[in-house]
Amino acid sequence: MPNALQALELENFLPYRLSVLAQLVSESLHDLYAEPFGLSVTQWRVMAALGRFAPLTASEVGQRIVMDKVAVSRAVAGLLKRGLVERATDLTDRRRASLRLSARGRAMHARIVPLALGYEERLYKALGGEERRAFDTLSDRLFAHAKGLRDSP
Amino acid sequence: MPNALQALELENFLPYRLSVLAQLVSESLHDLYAEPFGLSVTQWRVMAALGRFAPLTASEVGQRIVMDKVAVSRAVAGLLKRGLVERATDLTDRRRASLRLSARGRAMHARIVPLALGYEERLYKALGGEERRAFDTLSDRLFAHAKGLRDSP
DNA sequence: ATTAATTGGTTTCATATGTAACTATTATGC
DNA sequence: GCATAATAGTTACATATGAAACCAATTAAT
Repeated sequence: MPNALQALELENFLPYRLSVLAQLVSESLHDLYAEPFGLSVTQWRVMAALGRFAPLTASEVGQRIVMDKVAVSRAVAGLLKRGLVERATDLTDRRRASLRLSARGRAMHARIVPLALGYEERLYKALGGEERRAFDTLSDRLFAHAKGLRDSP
Repeated sequence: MPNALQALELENFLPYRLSVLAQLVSESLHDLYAEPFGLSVTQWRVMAALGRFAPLTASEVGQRIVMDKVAVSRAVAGLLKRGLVERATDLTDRRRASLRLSARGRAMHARIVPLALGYEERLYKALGGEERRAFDTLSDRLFAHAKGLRDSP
């Protein structure tokens, strides 16, 4: 039996829905720290990575937060200029440099983290405890599967 | 009792995870139609909207696919130049113009839809039937809730 | 050792996107 | 009816992003 007539209903199309949801959430969160702290999304992500995993090289940051090296480089340049991160060249391999938050950076980080977690908490209020776990599990599975699809065929 | 020490684990942080998942899925899908048909994501979305909801004005397109009018205008300009959509000025209100796919546009649309649905189907293979419905429901709830959070405080 | 290949990171260029200003047309207030 | 406001859509400018070229340092190959 041949395929039935296929119709694409954008509003029910999974890739589209994921995109719209992620964009809405990302913008809402950005609104919380953009104005008071003057950070872009990428800059904040770099700070979050450094705040959590002590010294990292730029490429390690990129791996952690799934961001290509050009984006990391630019975000770090901005953060260095504002004195929010510090860079120290690795003496054994002078191509790489380890990055960490400065005192100012740590102070800012400490103020943003509660905002971010608070927003996440409010967002999760849409779901019950059981549902949160379910959503997390399912979205993880989707992610892993999507990665598999991209790498193989 | 005061808050426990808060730590932000980016890799478990819902807004971040949504963003990474949506980006991966969106890029994977784009890879399917970008090269053969030379469409951007926004152009394809406009075509999908027009393919489904016969004649629409530019702002109606924008409402359907959650895209601001500038983005719609630019996508439509590109599609008009390639003869994939047709525009007709509304005679009763000459500010607006209704848009529809041209014959070429419909042909292209008909070739892309199965690619898109096929990808969605492969992606959904990560989940069982029950789980798909659960994920759809939960993500809908998240979306509605996120919209509420943004509109009020 | 000397050349070639790799890696970490930055810069350049071309394109995409968002905000605000602008044009044209229609609707509203008085 | 005329000034004002509102709406549909485009254009302009400034910023963001991605791909590729590039530089510097290290590693591998002969």
